[in-house]
Amino acid sequence: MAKASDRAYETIRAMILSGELESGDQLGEEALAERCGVSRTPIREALRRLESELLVRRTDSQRSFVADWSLDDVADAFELRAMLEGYAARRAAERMTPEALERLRSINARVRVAVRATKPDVDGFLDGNRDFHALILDTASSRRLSGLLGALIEQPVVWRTAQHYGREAFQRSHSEHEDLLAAFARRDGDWAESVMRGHIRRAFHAYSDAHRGLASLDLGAA
Amino acid sequence: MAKASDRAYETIRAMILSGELESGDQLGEEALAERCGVSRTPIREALRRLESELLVRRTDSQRSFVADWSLDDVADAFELRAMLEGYAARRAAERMTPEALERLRSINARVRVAVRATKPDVDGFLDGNRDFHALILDTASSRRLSGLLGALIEQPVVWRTAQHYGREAFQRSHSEHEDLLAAFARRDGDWAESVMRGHIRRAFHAYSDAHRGLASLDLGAA
DNA sequence: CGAAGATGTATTGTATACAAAACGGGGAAG
DNA sequence: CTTCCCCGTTTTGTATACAATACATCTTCG
Repeated sequence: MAKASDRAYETIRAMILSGELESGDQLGEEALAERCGVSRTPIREALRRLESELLVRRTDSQRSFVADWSLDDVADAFELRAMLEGYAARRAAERMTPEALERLRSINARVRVAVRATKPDVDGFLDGNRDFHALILDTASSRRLSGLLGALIEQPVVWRTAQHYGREAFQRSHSEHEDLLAAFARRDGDWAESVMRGHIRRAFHAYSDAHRGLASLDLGAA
Repeated sequence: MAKASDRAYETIRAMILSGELESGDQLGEEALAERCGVSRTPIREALRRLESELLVRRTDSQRSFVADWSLDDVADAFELRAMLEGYAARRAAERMTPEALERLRSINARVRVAVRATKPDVDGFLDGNRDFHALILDTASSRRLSGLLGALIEQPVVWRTAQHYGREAFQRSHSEHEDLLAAFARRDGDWAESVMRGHIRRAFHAYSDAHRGLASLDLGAA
């Protein structure tokens, strides 16, 4: 059975990603311990871990809160992702095997179906997208790189707004994955890095547009 | 007074950086607790922190060891540093203030003295170098970037071999800092990023050369 | 002689109790 | 009315005890 601290970590993380805990909410150890059914000891460990992943912020006086992200923060995170995942794509291209390439193709075929449906299958897209990027990172085989990127991918604020992407954003993303596959097939690191950087940067613009749209909706509702 | 867990963190970190604890040494919580004069609780916290900074490695069965770095690992870390510090230099150039620029110049003047002495002042060089890079990172003002780079800078294996750099390596490093100052003065982000990348990559080559030298010395002694 | 299994020992995981520090509210002084 | 301080409450930090797990050694069997 998994350790209690691991379960606590997963539980709290899920509560943050799902939005059950909102940005700025205080994370009292006692309260979390009760919710997770464990003592404070494993909770403390889970909080330190989430803090190192930037999902949790601690004040000077050691109190923990759900991290809040300004648009600048998000832009910053995406730019870092663009560089690091660009590097990952380069390494992956240099280390690409026929098996990994085949798996990437099959993942992307799944995404194609999700994207081309009359009503785009958002969850299907997100799952395929995650698998695609994860396999690239895995093929890059740098534990250090994986560690750094782990802190940046799957930020709640990011993928929750993907729900509001337009159809063309999904389709563009899919076709950029096809470009990556071509670069991988030729084992062309320069090309793969360049495509991946553009891919991530355009993803930020899609996020940014969707976010602006949401913000004006909020204003309209207020 | 600082927290016991902070003191434990500093103590263990110093023991690793100084070489008192060597690569591969096991870090038993009980033993460390005794050495630091605290209980296991703050030690556990310190170990998690050091682990997230990659100074400590944990096995599948949760035992902690001083991390060991293969040459590939070091190359990997330097390449990541090259990209991230390149980005830091770009942001710093865009955000440069007259005050920060002046401080960078004065730091580099100190380094010049250390480097040009008849017998190069290695500690003086390392201190100045660290301050120089730290101030750039600070000027870049991205907490996320600082967090990621924190895990990569000041790795023991790196700066301990700086002791064996040749005089020309020190001087080249110093003159590259001058180039960076010029880029900062013009607020030229592209230039600063490019110079910084080359700077870090050449630092790796200097490390790599010194390391090869040491390896043959070891072989000669055996 | 080698390999698989059992057992004692070392090490980590968790719960709990208490100590220390930070926050918040209410009251007194200006 | 505002500001500062005091004190009760809340929250975090540390020590300790015990439970669970992993490791190493020795034994036993093939």
